[in-house]
Amino acid sequence: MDQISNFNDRQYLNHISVDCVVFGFHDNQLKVLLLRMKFTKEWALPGGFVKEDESFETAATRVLKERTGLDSIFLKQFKVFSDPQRSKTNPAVQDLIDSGAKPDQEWFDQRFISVGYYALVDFSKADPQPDNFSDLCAWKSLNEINTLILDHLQILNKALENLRMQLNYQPIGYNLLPEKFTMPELQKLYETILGKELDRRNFQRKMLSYNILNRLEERKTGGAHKAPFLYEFNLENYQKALQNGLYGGW
Amino acid sequence: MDQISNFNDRQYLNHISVDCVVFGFHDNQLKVLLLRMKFTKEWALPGGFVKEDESFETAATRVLKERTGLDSIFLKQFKVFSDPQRSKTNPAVQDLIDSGAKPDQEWFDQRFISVGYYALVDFSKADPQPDNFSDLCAWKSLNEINTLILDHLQILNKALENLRMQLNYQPIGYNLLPEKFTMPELQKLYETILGKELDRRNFQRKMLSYNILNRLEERKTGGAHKAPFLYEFNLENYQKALQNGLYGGW
DNA sequence: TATCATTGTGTCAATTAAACACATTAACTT
DNA sequence: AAGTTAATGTGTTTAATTGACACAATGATA
Repeated sequence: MDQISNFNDRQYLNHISVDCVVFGFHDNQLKVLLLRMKFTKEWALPGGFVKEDESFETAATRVLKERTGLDSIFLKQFKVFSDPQRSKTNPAVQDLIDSGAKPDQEWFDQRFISVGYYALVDFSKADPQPDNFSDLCAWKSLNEINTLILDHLQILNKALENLRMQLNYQPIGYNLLPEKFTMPELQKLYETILGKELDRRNFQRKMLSYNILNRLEERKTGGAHKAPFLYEFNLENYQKALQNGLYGGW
Repeated sequence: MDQISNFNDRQYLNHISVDCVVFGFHDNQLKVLLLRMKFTKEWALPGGFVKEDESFETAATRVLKERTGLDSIFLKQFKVFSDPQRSKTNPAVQDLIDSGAKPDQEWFDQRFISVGYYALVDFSKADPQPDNFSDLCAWKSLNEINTLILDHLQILNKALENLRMQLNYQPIGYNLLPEKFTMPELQKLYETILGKELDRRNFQRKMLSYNILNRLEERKTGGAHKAPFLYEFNLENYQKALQNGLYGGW
């Protein structure tokens, strides 16, 4: 969200915010981290204003540290949202007023600019925390998300589009999965992002052909049926392969 | 460039600029439109401040209309540059002072943010025009470009990287070539962007397999040797094909 | 009219992708 | 404790695509 705190705090560029689309993977589903506004109960993307002396990346990192407890999150800037009209009917502003804040007129008249980042996190390691303007921070599956404040749904969709396009160029698997994972899990991740089903055997053959995975001795037990092997990324080869993009369409 | 005009003109957001990497294709080479600064004679990307009531896209469109005379230019936002330090040693500021301008201290202390766009234009239709701070506007081949003011070389390289990555997802051929073009011309464009040579016959086979080209009856005469056919894009199929990306690596 | 360099078209082998079969095995049932 | 179940591991076969080349056709030039 466009965090409205500190609107009279001079250390912030109080019209430039970062909005983060935080992706996680759980229960074979792609999840997004959202905040529920205290007063309007609408959902919003985590975000916040940029400080005067920090880069946008730093601002996004700072915000996400607060929302998830995680350091060194994978971040990718994907678009700036700057429609001059986007601030005119800002539900977050209403929420702010409901909360008793009293920004001056000049603050209302300014233009809000938001830099969109998508973030990839290990679902199991994140600890969702609401901010000053929200009462809940939670993971939502994509199909659960119908409306968001402002243009946040548009931002989310743009992030998804970028995620899909960059699947062969960014370490998406590495950042969304735990260190050890099974081939079916990796496949489900790909299927979810691409929005289509893939042949199990062809997927495995192709994935292994990239030489970016190490198969471990361990297997994942606990689930019913045959226990699948665990894999980890071979980071060196992975990085190298991503330089040219993982060849071939899915 | 970060245009420094209007620094005391309240209709401009005088710390947010758009910088445009304008690509054209000529003599089988990828060209970029650059400005030469009046006083320092350094080269810079065309750009300008954003007006308070216009979107970034509109600002970029406005600037490019001034620099090229062209309307409805293909534009793609690719990154925001916001390092808090980037304004500290700003050659453009020196140029401004040399020119006799006297911005106040507050203006110097602010932070410069630049939104990067790449633009694709039909080289033959552009009419390069310098702005108030430059004495020359000209096309430069990539290998001629060694240094640019500020972080413009970094911006240019980032644009190129994006152009390469999006070659299969954006109407790059359509926007860089004239309406009618030959297969060898299209191939050279691809080779230039990708930075490698391709097999003539395989390229043609693959390109035709997409069904995005109409072969015309005409041939291109005038050059020595056998006259190649002229092609045009089948816009409907082209757009459709780009949705999923032109399949296959090059 | 012969030459030249480039274009139009086609072939073949090697590689890759798509579709599918069968044996293996961890947990659950009874 | 043995049988059942459903998912996993590991192929094979066929079709499609790619990569590497060969050769004829042709527009300008000499």
